[in-house]
Amino acid sequence: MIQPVRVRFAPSPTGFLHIGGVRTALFNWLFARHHGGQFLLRIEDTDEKRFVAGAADDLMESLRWVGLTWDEGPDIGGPHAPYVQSERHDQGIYRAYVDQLLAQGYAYQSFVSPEEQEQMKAEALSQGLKSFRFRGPERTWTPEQVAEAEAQGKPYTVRLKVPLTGTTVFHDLIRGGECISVENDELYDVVLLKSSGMPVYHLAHLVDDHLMGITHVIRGEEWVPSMPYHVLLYRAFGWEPPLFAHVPNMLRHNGQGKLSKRKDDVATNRFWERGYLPEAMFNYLALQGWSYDDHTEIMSVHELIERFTLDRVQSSPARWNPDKLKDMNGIYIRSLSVVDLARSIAPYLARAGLIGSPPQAEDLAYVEQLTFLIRERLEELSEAPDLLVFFFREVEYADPLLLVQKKMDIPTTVRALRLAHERLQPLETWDEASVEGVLRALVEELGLKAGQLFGTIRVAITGRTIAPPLFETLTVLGRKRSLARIVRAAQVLV
RNA sequence: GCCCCCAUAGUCUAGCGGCCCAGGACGUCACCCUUUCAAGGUGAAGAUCGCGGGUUCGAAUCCCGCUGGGGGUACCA
Repeated sequence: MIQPVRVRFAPSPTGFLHIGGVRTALFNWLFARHHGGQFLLRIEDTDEKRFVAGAADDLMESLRWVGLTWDEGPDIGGPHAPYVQSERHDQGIYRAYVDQLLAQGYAYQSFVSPEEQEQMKAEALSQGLKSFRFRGPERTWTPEQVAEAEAQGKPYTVRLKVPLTGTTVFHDLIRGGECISVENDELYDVVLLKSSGMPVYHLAHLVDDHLMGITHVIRGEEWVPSMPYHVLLYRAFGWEPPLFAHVPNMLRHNGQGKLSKRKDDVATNRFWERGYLPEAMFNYLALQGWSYDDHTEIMSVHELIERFTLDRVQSSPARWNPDKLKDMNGIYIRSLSVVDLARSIAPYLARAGLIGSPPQAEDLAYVEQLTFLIRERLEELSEAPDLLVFFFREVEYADPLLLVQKKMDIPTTVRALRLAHERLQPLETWDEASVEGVLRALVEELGLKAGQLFGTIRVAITGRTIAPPLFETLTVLGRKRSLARIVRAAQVLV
C-alpha cells in the first residue's frame, strides 16, 4: 500500500506573506488535493530576532483569502500538535534529537563564538584560501575537553560534523529526478542548535517533517544549496527522507532578483483592497511556473486540482507580471453574475463612503443596477467607486469646456443642452428606448453627429468624457436628476 | 571569489529527436462593432529557440564549453 501524500507549508512569521510564498503554498495544496492527501501548516518561528508579533495570524488570513485550507495546523491542531516550532521547542523535542546526534558522534558542541569565527574566516582568506568552510576545532576534542569547557559555562552551539571527504548526492522531482551532487569539502559544519538552545531551520524543519510524516517537501529553490546538509542529517538519524521538489523562485517584474517584500507591492493581504478576486489570484499563481498545456489558462480550482502534477512544474524562474494578473482579474470579474459582482463591489463603495457601511439591502439593490453598467469596464474592483461616483454625488464640472464637443462651440453646446432638456422633460416613460429615441431625433434636428450630442450630454450627466453607456446611465440615474444636471451644465457654460 | 540551479518573442509559457522555417496567452499596434471607454471579433508586428561546438540521416529538443540570469555562501528562514 502506498502511503497517503502529506505535504506542508512552513512559513516563518517575520512579516506579511508575499505572493511568492502563497504560490509555494498553492503548489503544495494542489498536490495534496490532487492525491487526496493532507496539507499541513506549520509555523517556523525559531528566529527570535526576526519574529513579528501577529505575523502568523496575518499569514493564515492571507492563505484563507486565496482559498488554501489546511488539514492540520496551529489554529486547528491535529495529531502532531503543536504546529508552532517555538512550542515544540518548549517541549524539548529538538533537544532530544540533538542529544541523539551528539551521542552518536554526528554532531559536536562548538564553543567558538561568532566573533572568533569571523576571525578564523578573515585569517583563512588572508592566507590566500579561496573560500572558508567552518570546521570547529572541537571536532577532535576529547570528552574531557568538552566537559571542561562546558563546566566553565562557555556558551556553545551544536554543529553537524560534516564528512571532510566524499560527495553528497540528492535528486529533485522538478529537475527530472536528475542527480545533483556536491563535494563534501564544499560544505561547512552547520549550526544545528544556537547558543540560546533554539534549533536552527535545518534541524527543526527536518525533525518536524519526519515526525509529522511528510512525504513530499515542496519548497522554494533557495533551499537547494542546503540539501546536502539535510541529506546528511537524514542519514545520521537513519530516517527515510521524503521526496523533494524545489519550485523556482518568482522573480521581480524587472527580473532583478527574486520578489522582495520590501521592494515589491506583493503583500497578499493587500490584494483585496487593491480589488482582486481570490479566484483570479489563485488561477494566476497556479500558472507561475506550472502549466497544463499549450493553451488552457482559465481553470477553476476544481480543474486545477484535477490537473496539477509536479512534472509540469517549470524548472526556470517565473517573473511577477502584474499586467497578466490584472487581465485575469478582469476575466473573473466578467464571469461573475450581476448579483455576485454587486455583492463584491459594495464593500468598496462603502469604504469610499458612497453607500452605507455595512451596505443595506436597498444599497445592494441599487448597486446591482449600477453593476450592470460597469461589469465590462472593471479590471480591479477597487475602480468601482471612481467609475460610479456620479451616481452618488453631484458633478462638479471642474472643466466646463469638456462639455463642448469637436466642431462645436459654447453657443451650440448650450442650445443642444437646452433642447435636450426641453425634449426629454415631457417624456411619459423614462426608459432606455424612449430616451434614445428622443435624443437620436434631436441629433437629426440639430444636424449634429451622434457622438457630438451624446458626448455633451455624457459630460453633463457624469462630469467626464469616459463613462458607461449613456442611455443606460440616464435610465438608472432617473429623470429628475438627469434633467437637473442637463440644466446645470447649460448654466455652467453661460 | 567559491558552490548550486536555470536559459523558447518585452513577459508567462507549449514543445521532452522528424507533426515546429516554433503553438497559446499578457502587453503593443491596426481594423471591425460603436454615443465615449471598455468588452467582443479579426488581423499584424515581435523568437537567427542566449552563443559556439559536437552526437544524429535529422536538434528548440541529447552532450560539452562559453555567456547571461537566478539562488546559496548566517548562532535567518
